Amino acid sequence: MSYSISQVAEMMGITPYTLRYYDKEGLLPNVKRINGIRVFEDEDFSWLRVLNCLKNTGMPIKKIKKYVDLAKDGDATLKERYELIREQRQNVLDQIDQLNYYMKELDYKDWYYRTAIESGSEAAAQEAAKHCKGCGLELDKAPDESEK
Amino acid sequence: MSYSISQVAEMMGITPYTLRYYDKEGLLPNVKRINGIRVFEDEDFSWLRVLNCLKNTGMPIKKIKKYVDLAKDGDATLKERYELIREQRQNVLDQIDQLNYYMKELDYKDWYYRTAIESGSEAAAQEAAKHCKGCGLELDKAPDESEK
DNA sequence: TCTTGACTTAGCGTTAACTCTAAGGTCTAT
DNA sequence: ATAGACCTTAGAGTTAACGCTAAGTCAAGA
Repeated sequence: MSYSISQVAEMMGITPYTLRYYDKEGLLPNVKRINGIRVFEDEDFSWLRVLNCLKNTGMPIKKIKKYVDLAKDGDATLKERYELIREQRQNVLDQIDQLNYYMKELDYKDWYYRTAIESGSEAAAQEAAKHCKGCGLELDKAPDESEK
Repeated sequence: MSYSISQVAEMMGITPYTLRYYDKEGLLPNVKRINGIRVFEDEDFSWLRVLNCLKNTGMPIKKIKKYVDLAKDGDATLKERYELIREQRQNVLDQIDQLNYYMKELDYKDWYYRTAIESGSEAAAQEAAKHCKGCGLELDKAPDESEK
């Protein structure tokens, strides 16, 4: 099967503008054209899935482009591509750690507001927080968010 | 103890510019001034920690500002604030789900490149992927990323 | 044939979140 | 009392990632 840009956009939950933007930035190699019009084939979707993965895990467009360029150079760049993927993998692990850390804070806030609403005032929740050692959050440091 | 804007910036791993920007946007209520100069007290840090949490879990500045404004109105807004926190909590859970989903893709790529590098070519890894059912990834759909 | 609708490119506009510059005030030590 | 290292504001500039408009092309149907 083959698909138009709008169909692909719809399937991926983005706009055709965005897809054209990705194309302009060189993120869509190997997309065929008929009469100048982009025609997406099934093979393109496996790359679109990877693109989506990298994008949604926070990799900037320019770095994805770099990955595309490496892939174009074939087997000679296997190690470089591997390291790029490893780096992103670690990145995602760090992000998950960070989010789990912040979940504790949000869970505390959840408890805090439930307590406050129950007793009708925030002051009461603050009082409860002081006396209840178990309810709160321990303040270990946040996972390092110094990624460039 | 009290701290200058640069000290606080350093402690939070951001620039003084950013802190002033947050202040201008109304995200730093109750920060005292001496001779027009911001002076951060220990009490300010508990809010800075919450600010950091909301920001680093992806809440836009304007929504954080809304939260600040609600807090200013006291007990009358407890329920609204609770719901805002609940929403963000759910948001973070969704983000974690998404990241775990994409981890599977990255793990597959990791395996793929290791295989390719071992055997010296990408073609070999593609071949291995076809024959090895267990190594790959099952393509269930990604967790819904349609958050506005 | 002529309209409809989906596609094309070029390029300007938008938004969020900073980031920096310019011009100036204040405190401390020499 | 002057240099240096802080701080202040207003406001302009930057970056990423789009979003949109204008003007034009092309294929199919009434």
